[in-house]
Amino acid sequence: MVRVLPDVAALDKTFDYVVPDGWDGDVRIGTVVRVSLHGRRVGGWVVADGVTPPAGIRLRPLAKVTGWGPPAALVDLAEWAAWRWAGPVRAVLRSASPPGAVRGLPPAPAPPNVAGGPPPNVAGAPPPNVAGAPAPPNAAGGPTPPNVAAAHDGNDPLTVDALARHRAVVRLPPAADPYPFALAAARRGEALVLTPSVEQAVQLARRLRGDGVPVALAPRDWARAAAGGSVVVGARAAAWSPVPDLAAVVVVDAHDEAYREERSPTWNAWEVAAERARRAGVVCVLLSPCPTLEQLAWGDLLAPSRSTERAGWPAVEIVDRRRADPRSGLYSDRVVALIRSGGLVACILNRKGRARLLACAACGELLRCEHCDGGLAQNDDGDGLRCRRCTRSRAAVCQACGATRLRRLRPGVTRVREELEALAGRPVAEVTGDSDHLPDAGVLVGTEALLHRLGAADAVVFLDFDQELLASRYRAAEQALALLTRAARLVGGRGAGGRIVVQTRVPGHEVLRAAVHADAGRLTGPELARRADLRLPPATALAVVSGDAAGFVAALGPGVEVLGPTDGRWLVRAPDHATLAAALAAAPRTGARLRVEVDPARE
DNA sequence: CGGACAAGCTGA
DNA sequence: CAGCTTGTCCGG
Repeated sequence: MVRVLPDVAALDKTFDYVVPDGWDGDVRIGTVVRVSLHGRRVGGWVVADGVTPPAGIRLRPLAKVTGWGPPAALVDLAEWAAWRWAGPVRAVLRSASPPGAVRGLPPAPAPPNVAGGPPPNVAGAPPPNVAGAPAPPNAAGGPTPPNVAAAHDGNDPLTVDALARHRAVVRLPPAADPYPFALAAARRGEALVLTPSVEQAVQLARRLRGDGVPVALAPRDWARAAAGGSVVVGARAAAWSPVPDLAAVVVVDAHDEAYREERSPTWNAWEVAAERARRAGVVCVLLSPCPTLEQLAWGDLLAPSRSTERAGWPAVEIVDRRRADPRSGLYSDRVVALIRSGGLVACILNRKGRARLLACAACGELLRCEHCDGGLAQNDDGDGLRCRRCTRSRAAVCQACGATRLRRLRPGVTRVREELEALAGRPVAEVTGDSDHLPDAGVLVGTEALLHRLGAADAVVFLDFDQELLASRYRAAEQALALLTRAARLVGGRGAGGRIVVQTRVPGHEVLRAAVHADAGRLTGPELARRADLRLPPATALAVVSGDAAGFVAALGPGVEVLGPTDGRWLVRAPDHATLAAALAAAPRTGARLRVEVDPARE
């Protein structure tokens, strides 16, 4: 008899079934099955076997074995994650299950470490072809760009040191190649290597295969991973990939927000992978130019030498705009000179459209919506105005004096492109998240999505960095530094000659000091103090609870603090995650709509 | 979730 | 009171 968790929304409950004769070999914990439940057939997972069902219930037999599912250890881990992030186990088990039915596993390849790798913890023969083939993780393949700092091989002291620990956080500068860590982990056996994006995983998998490592690319090669003998490489959900004999975990760019699952439960792949490594008793190495405070609290920080870290960052130039002539708008002399000088320049402004806020040029009144009083933005075609709150449109006329000449207080990317083109004297193209090809222009303007689209640039300009530095999200400072590291990837290390230019009215901000000095550690102390002072993570644990059923939080406590509701959202604060999870376990299990976001992305 | 069943509403 | 909607309950 087995216990089954049905894959049915709003039903976080298990039911017991009889395993029909002769099915025993195909049914184990994690197996994906179909069962009849209340007159219909639904999918689900076996979550326990050899169970004693409650008395007085006539058990039904399993209806069907769909195929392989997550191994028992991952079912257990899924239950932990569902508790830790206060969401349904079902959602986590979906992430841990193969994309389609897996009827059988392929034969396992020869163990990945037969290719002459050293035994664990011992620096042995140098691995083949490591230092010769570095590529940045975001390169679209092909030959090595010249602007990448020379990679250390898998026997670099930093790599050896990291792999010899239980929990290592390696502050790898932006231009450094993470590959040697992946290869060194692969030489230990079945390693799990996570990257923020699928493309990076594909790249890394290709390079590992080139070095003779058997690789399963998640989620496509789920069955191959489950068969064992392969290194598993993938993006966020690969944290749930089967790895039968886990030997090591490496998380590339562990600070990246892409590791956070957006749907509830909002698990984070680095934390899942780290817990997995802990349970398996193997090393977990987080790589990041800018580790988060949570990560620094979790593991041992290993930083390269000052000279190595400096070499892995480009020059970062701060343009102090505190005394700038307001008529110069977003364009300092420095930026104008740079865009005229040639080369590929990427200008970043995190504001879409033509203008996000307008004032009357005649009377100075802010343009507001007549219906809801919200601020008005200019439509992309330049004609009408649109309310940012209620999305109603109206003509571009001042509601106070009737004048039609308007001043743009917060120009957006579309308008900035026109202005930059006039200043640059050469074509300037706007790149948005949804334009599917990169325009062929020397100067590109876009939101930060441009940094994701572009492989390389000679310079990256942040036209208004203060909105990143001063954003109200509590992680704003870390996110701003992450933005600078992404820009650094495009322009390469110090030796490559590229640069980052940052326009700001807060030139002394720790984020900027950290980037200028190529030392993310300069942000850590002040930021940690700020978070502790405001009782924000990692000093506390937070969750945002919303939806029709969210009212239950009002009765929570003691031990947790409940704020709100504002806009139908409650903020729940606890001294630590165990307390938070225990409190949120009181959430109604079924029925009305409820969203629980532990470690909220915004706030 | 979605089916079953009960209680409530409506119109002839 | 049939026929339909709405609400509540429950699943092995």
